[in-house]
Amino acid sequence: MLSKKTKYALHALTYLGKHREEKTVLIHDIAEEHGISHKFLENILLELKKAGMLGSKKGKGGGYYLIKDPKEIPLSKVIRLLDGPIALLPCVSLNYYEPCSECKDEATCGINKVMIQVRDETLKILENKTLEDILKT
Amino acid sequence: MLSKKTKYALHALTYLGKHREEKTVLIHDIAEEHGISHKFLENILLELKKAGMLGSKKGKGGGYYLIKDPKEIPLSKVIRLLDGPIALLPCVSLNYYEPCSECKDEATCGINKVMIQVRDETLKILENKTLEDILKT
DNA sequence: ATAAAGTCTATAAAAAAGATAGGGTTTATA
DNA sequence: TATAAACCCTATCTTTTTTATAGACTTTAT
Repeated sequence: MLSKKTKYALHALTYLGKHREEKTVLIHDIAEEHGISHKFLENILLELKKAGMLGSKKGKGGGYYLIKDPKEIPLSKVIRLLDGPIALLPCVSLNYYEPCSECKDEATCGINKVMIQVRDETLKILENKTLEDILKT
Repeated sequence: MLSKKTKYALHALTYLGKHREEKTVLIHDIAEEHGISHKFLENILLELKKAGMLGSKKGKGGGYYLIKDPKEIPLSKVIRLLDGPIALLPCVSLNYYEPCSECKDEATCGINKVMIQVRDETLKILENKTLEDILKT
């Protein structure tokens, strides 16, 4: 399951996507709309900004705005950023690889082999579903 | 990512699958093979047994054994048992449904709609990969 | 100047995961 | 029939992760 961080990020991105004609959107408005903590959301938006999905304007009259086309924001990117690996095991993660301690030999481990296949197929899904898909429904 | 519980369960099932000619296998042997806690594994094997994947024999000379054909044990079943939902959000879980508090109206929520699609496609993968796939590699 | 709004870092609280403990029950076998 | 081996069951403790909060700082419009 996705963490609340990722879930909130998706809601925030959706909100920003729906308000693209406005110059900026306040954290406060997004938080209120979904009944989530302003301060918690603040950290999340900051991460999305650092990852290049959002822009911001400081000071009075400031706020956040999308700086990417929604179809350029795949779910895989949001999930990886806030939740970490998409792979089911560390030993098959492309972005967060770590060996599995209980596995004697990765090269001959059947679990490893199958999880690589699962990862590749899962990635196909999550790289193809984008913010645009969320916005257009 | 899978929890250690699920990971250990997969290792145990694999071990049992590889020792099907033997009548029973000791918890101890599985735990030692993978360097994991005997007592922790004990609880996991018990759950797998209650779920109908394993049989056991008590008393001296006892142990565990597979009571299903490996191709009848899909990853989805193991994951759901030890880790819970496969869906990315509670509001789209088939087996563990719960509404999302930050979502005003599920019926019109784009995130919900997309996550249903992701769930269905993920399920196709995890229902089709079975213990047999792990054993045969 | 002032107030509004994002930036940043640290810490606290809550929940979940991982691990351990120990007594109970069953069964083969000497 | 006593004993040791092995699974059964439940409770509790520890650690890690997640979620949430706090507060000081910086920037900017008016």
